[in-house]
Amino acid sequence: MTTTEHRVGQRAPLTRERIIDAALRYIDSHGLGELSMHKLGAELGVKAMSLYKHVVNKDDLLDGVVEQLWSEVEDAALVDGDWRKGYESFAYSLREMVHRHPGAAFLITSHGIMPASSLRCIQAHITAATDSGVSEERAYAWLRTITSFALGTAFNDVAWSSSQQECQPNTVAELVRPDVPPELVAVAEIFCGQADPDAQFELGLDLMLRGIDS
Amino acid sequence: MTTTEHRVGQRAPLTRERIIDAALRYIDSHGLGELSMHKLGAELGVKAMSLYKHVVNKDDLLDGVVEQLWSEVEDAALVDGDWRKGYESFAYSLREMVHRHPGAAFLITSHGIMPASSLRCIQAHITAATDSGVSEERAYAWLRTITSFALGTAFNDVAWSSSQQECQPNTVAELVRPDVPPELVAVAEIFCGQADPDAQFELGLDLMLRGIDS
DNA sequence: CTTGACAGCTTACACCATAAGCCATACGGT
DNA sequence: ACCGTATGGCTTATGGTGTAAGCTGTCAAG
Repeated sequence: MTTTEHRVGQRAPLTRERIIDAALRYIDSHGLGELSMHKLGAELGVKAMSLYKHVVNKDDLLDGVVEQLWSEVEDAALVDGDWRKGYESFAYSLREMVHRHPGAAFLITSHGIMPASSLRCIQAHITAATDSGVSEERAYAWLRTITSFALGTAFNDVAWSSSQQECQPNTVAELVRPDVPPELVAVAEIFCGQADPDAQFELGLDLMLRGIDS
Repeated sequence: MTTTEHRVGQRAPLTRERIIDAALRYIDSHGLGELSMHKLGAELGVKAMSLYKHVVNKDDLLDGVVEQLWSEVEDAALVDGDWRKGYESFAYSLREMVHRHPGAAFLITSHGIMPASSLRCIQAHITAATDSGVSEERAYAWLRTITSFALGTAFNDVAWSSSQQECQPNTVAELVRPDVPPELVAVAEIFCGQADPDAQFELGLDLMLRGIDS
């Protein structure tokens, strides 16, 4: 047993990291709206106020979650090789992250923070492009466009496939008010139905990348 | 004075519509997180519980806000003429709506509801396309792609230009933790800076529309 | 004048984030 | 071996939140 272990055999000591992990897990399975310091504490076998010894407040906790999300993206997106491949893999890993964390992913755009991991990730792809002779301005513009597209489509997938909380089947019927006429419900069925969103994404992304080349 | 007026000279009577309008205005100027039934009631010169005579609960209120947002989009997006123009104007009016209501717009994807106005709008554009010989499958796929792109880029603009609450100047310094190295802050400056997002949007959109034609 | 509908109010409850301060343990310096 | 100090978790308390339940006063129709 190391010297840092407290009371061997009891619960592991709290850590900022452990708290953030637990928060992300909780959001994934119960939805962002269900997360509270009390419940999160309970999840970790601890009272709510104990969390504040490791996290300045709930906002800070969510900052940590965003950081975590970005670092997952950073890990997954490869940069070596053609910068176009890099951009593409960046888009894919963003998309996969959103699908992996439907409840939490919204925080990435709504929480107004750019953690170091995100910036490192962006910087890597940008330099890959500029090293290949792309102007810095274009490198940024294209990356921004692709990022927006990737996030936009992924959020769309997620919004309709599960009502942002919980993880029920979620039929289209739950998306429309009971009084909308049936022909409009049919529109919703098709527009929001899972008509192969992956193919959809590939199509759009390919479209943009080809546009860049031309 | 009409027969529906109560106590002339006092405040106008509450209405679902008036409440929703006030809520949207409140969110626009104070941020979504600041909205509460109590404050909204105060804004209307009324106690919180009075709102529940016109709105089943807060969720229903937010549904109403989403409905309002979509109806603004519906009003602005024109459908007659070339369906491509229709798609384009749809994208533009979505974008403008998001910029007009930075705090509330998130609800459109996160609140899991498709009001009749949204479906009417979608249907109109789809039939414009299919009437011109586009297959229904492609009409939907392209509209979905463009919608995602428009929302994705607009959310991006909004996320960095004002920290989703409040309406301060918001320098990039507020987006990054104080401990990130300066060269990464520079990346944030460029990536999140307002490097003409309109041009950015036009570029991406044009890119997709041209891709559709080819 | 009575009656009923309805708009707004009051009260009440469970839950939330979090400020302030308590207590026991663990560790570093002597 | 001791002691001071830092630390991690706990308790208690405050003000804000959504909303259930029920009251009151005003209006319009009978």
